[in-house]
Amino acid sequence: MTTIRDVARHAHVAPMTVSRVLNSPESVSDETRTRVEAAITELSYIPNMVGQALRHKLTGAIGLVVSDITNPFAIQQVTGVSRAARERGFTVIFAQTESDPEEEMRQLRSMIERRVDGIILSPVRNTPDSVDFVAAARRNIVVLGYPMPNNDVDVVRCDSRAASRQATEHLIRLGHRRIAMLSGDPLIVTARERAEGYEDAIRGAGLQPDVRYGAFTVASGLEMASAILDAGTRPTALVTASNFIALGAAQAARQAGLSIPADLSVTTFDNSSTDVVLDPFFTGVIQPVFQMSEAATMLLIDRIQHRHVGPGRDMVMPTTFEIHGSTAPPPNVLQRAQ
Amino acid sequence: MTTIRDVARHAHVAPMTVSRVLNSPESVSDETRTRVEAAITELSYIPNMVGQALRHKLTGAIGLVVSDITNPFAIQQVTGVSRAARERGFTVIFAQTESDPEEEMRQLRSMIERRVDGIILSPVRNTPDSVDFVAAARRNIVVLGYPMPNNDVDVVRCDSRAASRQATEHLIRLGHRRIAMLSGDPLIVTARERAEGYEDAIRGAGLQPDVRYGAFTVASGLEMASAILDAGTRPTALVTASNFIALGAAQAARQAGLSIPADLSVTTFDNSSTDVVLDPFFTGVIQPVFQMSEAATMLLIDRIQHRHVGPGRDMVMPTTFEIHGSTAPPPNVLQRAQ
DNA sequence: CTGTTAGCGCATTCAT
DNA sequence: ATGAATGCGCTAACAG
Repeated sequence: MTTIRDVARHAHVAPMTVSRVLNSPESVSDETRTRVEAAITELSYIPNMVGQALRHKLTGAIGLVVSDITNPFAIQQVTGVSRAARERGFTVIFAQTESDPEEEMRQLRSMIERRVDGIILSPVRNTPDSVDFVAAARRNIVVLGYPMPNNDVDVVRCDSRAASRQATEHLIRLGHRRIAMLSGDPLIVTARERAEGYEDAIRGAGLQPDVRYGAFTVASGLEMASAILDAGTRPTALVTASNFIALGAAQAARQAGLSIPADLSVTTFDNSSTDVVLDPFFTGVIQPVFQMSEAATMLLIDRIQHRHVGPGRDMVMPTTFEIHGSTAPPPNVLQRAQ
Repeated sequence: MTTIRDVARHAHVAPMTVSRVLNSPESVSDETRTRVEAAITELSYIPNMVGQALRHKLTGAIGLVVSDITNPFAIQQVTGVSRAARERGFTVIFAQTESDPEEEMRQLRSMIERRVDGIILSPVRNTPDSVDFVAAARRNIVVLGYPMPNNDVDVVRCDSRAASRQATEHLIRLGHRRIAMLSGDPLIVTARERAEGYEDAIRGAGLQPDVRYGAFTVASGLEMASAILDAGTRPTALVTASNFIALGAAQAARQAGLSIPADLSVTTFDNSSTDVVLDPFFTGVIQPVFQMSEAATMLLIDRIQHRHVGPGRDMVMPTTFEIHGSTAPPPNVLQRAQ
């Protein structure tokens, strides 16, 4: 590949002059600049960022580590971070952990070996190890999605617990009394938080909680919902902790011959836009993933460029609750009301 | 950050010895090796790949450029390439072009500035410019998804035209006579290829072709299908050129009060796994995206490691045709058969 | 088995 | 306004 020296030779100047033409053109005389620019075009010179990075101790790259890119939620994170980073001149190095904490550590290490300027981590768990590791290597990091109670670190997240309570209260207000919660892997914070929010609402209304833990997958949603719908007295409504679980629950309902929302109400978390074809479309909590990703990117770049130093910031973004076609009063509420 | 020299000082050896401990431990005596390893742990030294890259003229990174990551199809590409690359010790630098040819060029340039060892490109168009640009910079490149008739380059793709013909013939065999094609942006090769495959089948059966071009989106599918279903004599079957278009068409059918497959048959390309909740599930062509991505990664790494030199290879992978619930004989076929 | 020299591409610093 | 020297972190090639 052509280097700055090749260009310099070709334009009869010193390498330094070429560097200046690229980085501070105003400090070079018009005449030499045009000569150098001609040489650059002629040789189709493309700067080598590896050399720059070694020199500047900055790579202009940020690492993005997510659990599972098959989840539309994660995809929005990737999209949001990519865009925001690009707008600010950063490149994204991307890795997924397939929800394996050890793989997460390997990927973080790999990012640090590449000397990314900072890392955005959507972690598998909220144990402090990952963040500690990155902090020990003195790399900037922002956590996306979860609270990290044991780390002093920048976090962008939502109040999952409150959002889940809101979804549950919606069902209670509609008249439901037997409401079950289908959550994800209890090792994952949001699974617990969303279960807790549900319990807050259920207890507040003097009802009986019924929390099932599984995984954040369609298969798990199907399984949990099937089990619960086949039981003697089945609930009239389900609060689910994710879009995948909700999809599985919808499948289970169909298999059980129940129609949504006439026989069973279902709420979800994070409807994805492609779900738009679903009939009915899910009522549920929407996290502003896109804004969250952008915010995380900005917090990170603030750190990288020393615009912010000091203790970790905790950005809690507001969720919205969208009412669509998957929730309705329970089948017998009219009779009961009379 | 600690460097190889810090470790060297700490272990009372030369930097070179530390390098050897990391890269060819067997060439170092047990005694000094353990001493160096102790120092590495003590100082929690993490190698700097920027230095390595500058030295080796290899970054261990491959660039992946896709059009639109919101498409499940692209996600499978990202997942497949990530995994395959990781298994072989490569990192993935990812970028999306949002289907903009100029952004594609910018991203390719950015990848070359970063001196990725190679690029996997799922291009916006099949004009030769992108590949020419990368080739001029003497970087390895593999094209994923499209034929590139004007480039001598490695390509991994499917025979879209044949696959589309197969889908259309399935409908013809079921007895359909009025079959329309909803395709994507005609500037995109696969949109044209799939339309051509449809025409092959239609003409072969002596029927009247009806091709509509739009975009590879749900909205466009909805729009195209609505227009066609509202017309006087509407078709009894639709061949669509993508999953998104099929989803839009399904939505249009619902809005028009038509049920699939009783009133209208629909075929798709590239069912995604999350569509599993759809009722009915789409009949259609499946490309082995995952294997394609893996193959592309292997072809690329073969080039990077000089295991393959010479002319471009064209890998055409087989598609499968899956029959599910979205296709059936046309409403009036029984009467007609009598 | 271990150390020294030198250079990958670039830009900061200090001269001119 | 331009150039020369130097070093970022690492390792190939050679020396001992």
